[in-house]
Amino acid sequence: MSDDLQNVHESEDVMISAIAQSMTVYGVSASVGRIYGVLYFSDVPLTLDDIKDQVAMSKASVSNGIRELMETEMVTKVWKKGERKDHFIAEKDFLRNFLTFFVKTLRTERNLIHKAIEQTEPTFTEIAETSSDDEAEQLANRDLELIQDARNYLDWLMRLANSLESGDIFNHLPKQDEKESSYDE
Amino acid sequence: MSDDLQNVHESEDVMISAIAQSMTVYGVSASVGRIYGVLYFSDVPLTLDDIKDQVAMSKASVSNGIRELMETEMVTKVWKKGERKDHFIAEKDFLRNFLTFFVKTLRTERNLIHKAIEQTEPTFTEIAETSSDDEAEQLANRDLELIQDARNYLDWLMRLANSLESGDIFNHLPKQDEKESSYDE
DNA sequence: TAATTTGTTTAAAATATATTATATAGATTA
DNA sequence: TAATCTATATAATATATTTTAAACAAATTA
Repeated sequence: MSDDLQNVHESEDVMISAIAQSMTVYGVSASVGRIYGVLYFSDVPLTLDDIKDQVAMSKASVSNGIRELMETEMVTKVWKKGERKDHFIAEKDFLRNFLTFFVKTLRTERNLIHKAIEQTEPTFTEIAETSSDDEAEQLANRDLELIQDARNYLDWLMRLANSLESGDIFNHLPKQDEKESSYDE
Repeated sequence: MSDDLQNVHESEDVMISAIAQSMTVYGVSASVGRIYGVLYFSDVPLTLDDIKDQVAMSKASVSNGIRELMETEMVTKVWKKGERKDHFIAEKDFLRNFLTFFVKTLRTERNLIHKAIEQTEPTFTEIAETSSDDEAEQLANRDLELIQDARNYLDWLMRLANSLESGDIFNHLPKQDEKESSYDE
């Protein structure tokens, strides 16, 4: 291998490390991030064994990592006819990866808190309205206010998620330097 | 303690659990999230010992957890005159917590990748322009394109961060004080 | 001054997570 | 059919994180 080619690959490794580390905020480990990074810089679809060799992990770990990456749609399986092994490619659009992951995260947070509200609000309401215990009544009323604040927050969060998902956000924050102006999936 | 008061506290605990779990996406452990939850439902500032009793953790753990929460501005230290112990209160504005944390996360991701780009781009450029190795030259050119894509992504991310931080986002997604939220999945 | 209180650091223990070698299941080939 | 190949599940191991008890330092009190 020529020095130049070697140097290109070394620089790619630097980029892969940075990508892998930054992907930890997407809830995947750095080694799973490295799998993504290797696919990102590959111009051909890779098999589990190809990846295994490049990231120096066991095939089982690569298999698990790939599954994680497919769940968040950062990696896709592609078929190559005449080949028995699965092949994988990275979704190279960082923005799309970010939006997919982030919208999912927002919805998860919303559902968690929303569920707790559904579960607790009736209690607070009843005690606020009917309790003979003054302290309990006051506290229940305070908690109903907190819940209403939380509701407003979740509502805003969902409008943010919807705007990100629909692409409406780009009316507020346009993508620049792009050939195509609209974000579609 | 009356039954009603007891029930209010039990419902608060349900809310605290949900909040604690949802805070894991903010990079804090569920137990640190519980510390926040306890402070969230307290109408008076609490000391480390107060919190320790309520969450059943060691004082050292609470101390560490509080520091974490203060770093992301979700908890603030307040002084009570005549008292030697530190007292802490929760920032109750979820939206504010979200924005603070999220903007910081976006900037961290940007800095990580930006740094790697700064470090590697000169190599790619030089090889793309001067290499006698055809394969290396082609690869370097491809990588320069990937880097440009990454740059555009980071640029958009920073505009999003700025919009969230300045509050400009609320021109696009106004906060509203609706009493009923109609988001369903 | 010594004794006490408060918060933090440290090192060890407990817990959780990630990784691997091996076993298994399903598909394909001969 | 058996033999082979591929991906995944499982159980054991290795690694990383969290938590704690105990030591420590700084401030306060007596």
